Amino acid sequence: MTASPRSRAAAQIQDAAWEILAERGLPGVTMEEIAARAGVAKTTVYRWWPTKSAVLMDALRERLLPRVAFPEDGSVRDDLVSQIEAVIDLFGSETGRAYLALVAESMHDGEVATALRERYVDDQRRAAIERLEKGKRKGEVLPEVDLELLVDSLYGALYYRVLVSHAPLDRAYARRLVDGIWPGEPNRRRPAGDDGAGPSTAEASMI
Amino acid sequence: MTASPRSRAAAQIQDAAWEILAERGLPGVTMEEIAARAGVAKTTVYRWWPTKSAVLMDALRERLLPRVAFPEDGSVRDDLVSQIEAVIDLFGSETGRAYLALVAESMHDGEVATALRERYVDDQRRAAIERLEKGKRKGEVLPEVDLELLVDSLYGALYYRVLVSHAPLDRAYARRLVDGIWPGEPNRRRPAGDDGAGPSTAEASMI
DNA sequence: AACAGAACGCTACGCTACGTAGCGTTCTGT
DNA sequence: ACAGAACGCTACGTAGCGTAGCGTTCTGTT
Repeated sequence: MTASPRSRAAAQIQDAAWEILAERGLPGVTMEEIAARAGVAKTTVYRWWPTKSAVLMDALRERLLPRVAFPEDGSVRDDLVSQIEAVIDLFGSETGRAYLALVAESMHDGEVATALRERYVDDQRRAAIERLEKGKRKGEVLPEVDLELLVDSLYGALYYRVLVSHAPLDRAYARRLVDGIWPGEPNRRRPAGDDGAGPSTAEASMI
Repeated sequence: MTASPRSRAAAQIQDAAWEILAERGLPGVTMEEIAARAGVAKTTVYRWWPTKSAVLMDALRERLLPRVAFPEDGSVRDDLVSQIEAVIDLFGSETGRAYLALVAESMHDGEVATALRERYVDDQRRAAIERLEKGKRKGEVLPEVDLELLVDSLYGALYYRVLVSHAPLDRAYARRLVDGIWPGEPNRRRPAGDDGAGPSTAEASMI
């Protein structure tokens, strides 16, 4: 998974792998196809990456990270909603499908699992938790809330929908989700008119 | 995925596939290996199942369902905790690894995805939601709670830990999880001594 | 007991993808 | 100009796929 990106062929190889993934999914990505599409000898691909997953992991890097940066624009609640919207958008995109394909692959490949965690998952978790802790200091989040757990639940729900239940997942779900299990400040009430058909009331969404 | 289980060789084939999965993981399962291990011609395997996933799906059937039945012993909260404990136990078991391997496979195979949903996921969701609705009728759950969302969050957190963050997942997490985002009845308080270092207080865990 | 049809075993394909070896050619920096 | 890295090309051997052809055994009728 630790590849050396400095090579003239590297970019072509990653682009080729990325294209094939978009067209035919992960099973359609083969080292032979990558080489052919990149106009490169198979040995050149193997020179830099041991597996197709490693190629894709590197190809994912620049494409994924900019999409899920954590905002610090407004209240914790609003920032959380917009970040989760970004994740939902991502999951619906080509890049997101690639990422999720690698998540699936990580079940059988410890290298992939480790790389995903070190490059994306851990950072995202950390950012989310830091944002929530800042919210705690500002009094927007009750101090006794278990932030690890909250993050598990929020993002777990997204992954669950995409990977397991295959229920539809649109941007509206972000607000429904956050308002549903939101650990807001005590006696918090949302302004009138901010309710988008979410079934939970302000009081009921309190942790 | 729609196999015909009536055949003398069927049981041996499923057992063989199951053994191989336990020993070498899903990538190690091949139609050739299944046939060899079962002491059966390769054509016989193909006669009944089109893919290795289909074989495993059927092999999973009797092994999985009995493990995650939904209890109706006590309060909703307690039943939820013990059912989630059962799921956590499952995820740590051989059967659970097999199930999760198929979940991962379902990313790339729509047949597997549909079969999993129809056989397991939808039923489990339905059982959980029915149990929670019963709780609503008894006043154990606030009527405005979004049950779909709650189930997404609870079970999503489990899948998230196992598939994505690879954080440790033990039985204690079940109570931590339920008490953390638990939509209990209004002004509910847990009895003293029931607190196992969970960071959330009774008030704070209210939705 | 005879018979038909299903189920099974066996062999042998052609195909794709894997991962590597060997060796000659081109590029790059100093 | 020269060395070393990077690359291209061909050619392997291996594994697994999915199918075809054909003969053998099992099973349940009548």
